[in-house]
Amino acid sequence: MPNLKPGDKKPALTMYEIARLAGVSQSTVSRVLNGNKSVAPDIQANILKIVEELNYRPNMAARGLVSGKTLSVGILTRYMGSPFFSQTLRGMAVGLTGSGYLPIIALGSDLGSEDLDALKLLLERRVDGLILQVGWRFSDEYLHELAAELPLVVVGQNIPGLEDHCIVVKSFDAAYKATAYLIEKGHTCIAHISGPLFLADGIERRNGYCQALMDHGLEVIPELIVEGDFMEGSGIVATEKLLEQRQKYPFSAIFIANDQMAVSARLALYRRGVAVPGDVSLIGFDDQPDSQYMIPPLTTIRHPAYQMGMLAAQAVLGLLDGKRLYLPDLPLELIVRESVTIRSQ
Amino acid sequence: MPNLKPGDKKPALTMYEIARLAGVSQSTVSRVLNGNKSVAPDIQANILKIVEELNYRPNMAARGLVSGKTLSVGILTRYMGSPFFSQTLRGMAVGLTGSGYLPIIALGSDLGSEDLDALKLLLERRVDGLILQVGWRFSDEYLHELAAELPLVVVGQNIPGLEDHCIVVKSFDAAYKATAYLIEKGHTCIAHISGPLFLADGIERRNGYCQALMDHGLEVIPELIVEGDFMEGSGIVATEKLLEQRQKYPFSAIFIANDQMAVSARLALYRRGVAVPGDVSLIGFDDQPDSQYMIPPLTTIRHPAYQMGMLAAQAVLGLLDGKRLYLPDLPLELIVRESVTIRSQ
DNA sequence: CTTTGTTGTGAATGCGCATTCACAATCTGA
DNA sequence: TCAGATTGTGAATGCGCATTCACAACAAAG
Repeated sequence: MPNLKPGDKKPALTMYEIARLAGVSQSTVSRVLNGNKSVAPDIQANILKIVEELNYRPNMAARGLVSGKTLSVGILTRYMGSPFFSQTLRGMAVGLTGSGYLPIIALGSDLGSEDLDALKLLLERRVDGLILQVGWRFSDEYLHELAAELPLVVVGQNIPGLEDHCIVVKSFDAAYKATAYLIEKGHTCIAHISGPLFLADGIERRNGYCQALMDHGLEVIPELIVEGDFMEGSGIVATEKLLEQRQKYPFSAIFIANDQMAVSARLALYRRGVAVPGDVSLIGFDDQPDSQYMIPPLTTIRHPAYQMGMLAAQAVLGLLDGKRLYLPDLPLELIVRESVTIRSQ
Repeated sequence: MPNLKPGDKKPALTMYEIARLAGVSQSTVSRVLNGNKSVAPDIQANILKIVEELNYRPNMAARGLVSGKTLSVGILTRYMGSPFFSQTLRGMAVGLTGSGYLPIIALGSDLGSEDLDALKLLLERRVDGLILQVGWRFSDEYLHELAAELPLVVVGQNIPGLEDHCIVVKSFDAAYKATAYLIEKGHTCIAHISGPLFLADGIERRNGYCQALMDHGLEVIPELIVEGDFMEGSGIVATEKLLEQRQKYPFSAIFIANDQMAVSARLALYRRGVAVPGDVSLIGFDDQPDSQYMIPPLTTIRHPAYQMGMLAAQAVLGLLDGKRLYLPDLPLELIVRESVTIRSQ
């Protein structure tokens, strides 16, 4: 018999192997495993038993070759690890669970063309769908091509012509709301620590702030807008810069573009003996988990990071299913806590 | 000619298609793409040109079928989204970049057998390596089987017999160090807010605390150990519980099993008018990004979450390469800031 | 001008699976 | 009882690629 000689390694556990052991053809095993057509109950049971015993697992690569699907969704991001994005990522992962799809993650970066390289890795793997998190530098045109090729969802940025593939949040409105809230509490001189002004989010939040001031007849004072970088540390620097000008512009409140910066801004104020909210009221943006435990608990805008991820996952799944999903507007709620007080005139 | 009729869809962009356009055989294209054997320079250039123009990307599934590799590493976790784990995850992703391997993430959970299901999804995909993050409930025996099957790295837990596959951190020692530091500063009545005591980390940190007390001739008072859950909120509850007993056991310091709980514990103290570190000194564990901006900045143990992830990635890559990597002990450093003061006797 | 290498190339094979097709066995109805 | 319908099964094919083998063309050596 042309069987393996003693020295041979044992054959890989393939479907054919199962078939051989069950005394049926490979196609029958396939039928059983895919629950499709009719197979005699006893044969079926027997096959399942063998599969179970040998702990056989079909090879997705082979399966994918035939079906043209990989059951995986690519996620391209740069910000993995930030408390904010990790929530979004979790949303995506949770949104995908149960669907059979698994996320494959690629990390972009500023260096050279790494965004493109990372994307290439994803596309080579023939991911069935793609989620892009803000930060890459692809042209709108390229994104259109991409969207034509496979189910694409963009998180955190609005691409002209791809609006129904984009999951964004109305940062402008929320920033407006936050600022208006301060004004409503009697504040008339309000500073702003912005995010990086090369990011859409940074710009929108600043614009919302400006608009609110103007709509309420307040002046926008450039010196009271200090650019931060959305990272922890920059709250300190920005706050100190602001404090230096307090003689000239006696602000009584700061709208800070995200909570990460708010945390350190708050420390900077403490160091300088400025009471919060007694001397200066603070309002943040994002409502990260810790914010409610700050001293005082931070009044802020709740950013639905997790829901965005979840929605992104549902959107790709929808796209994969051929449905064009309706993307609801995610709410940005003002969370009132204790860092803002009424300004005693 | 037996070509496509007008109505046919265009053929998929395969290597064969490239070969046809270049007027060579498919194997020649393969040779060029894999840079292996000798191919006439002009042919080579021509093929590369066509590949570039058509934006051809080899199909990893097919390639994987032949090579038996998927160039992907499975990561099984439950804690995606926690500030701590997201650092580890980032470390893994960064550690993998440039290697050609991409991480595939599966989410386990407590519910039913979801851990196993998630793992199955990973194994079906024939991941080349596997990283397990603490939390699943697999038997040591099963883990041994797994390790025999494919490169396995376990993060955050020590599996008997698989020590050189496990990346852990000496929580016990660090907890000991933290507690000893408090003692050194003159504190003799020290409370502890522990992590969940069904987790190795929770137990070890508590044990380190107890050991330090005993080694310094201090009594371990069960009432001064309150179990938390490592989550933000539980610091409040635990602290209040502790405060209730302050009459009886006038502790002057608390060792808190992680910074997340420390943040809210600090708020609880503030609410009750207990000064930090004036009345009660605080020492945390993990050194999460925000901790240095707490009021006062938190003295804590720096946990190398990011490095653990990085190391895990390097370890699988090493294993994939056939090397048995040397896993260095990751340092747990005491970061002295301002939340601990000398106890004035 | 043969012989032995060397280099460049194509044909053929198989990776593990889904699927189509053909066919045998059994069942239906008149 | 026999034509047709139904059900269960195996053989064959191909997904896109790497790889092996065979062989042509040509160069160097005798």
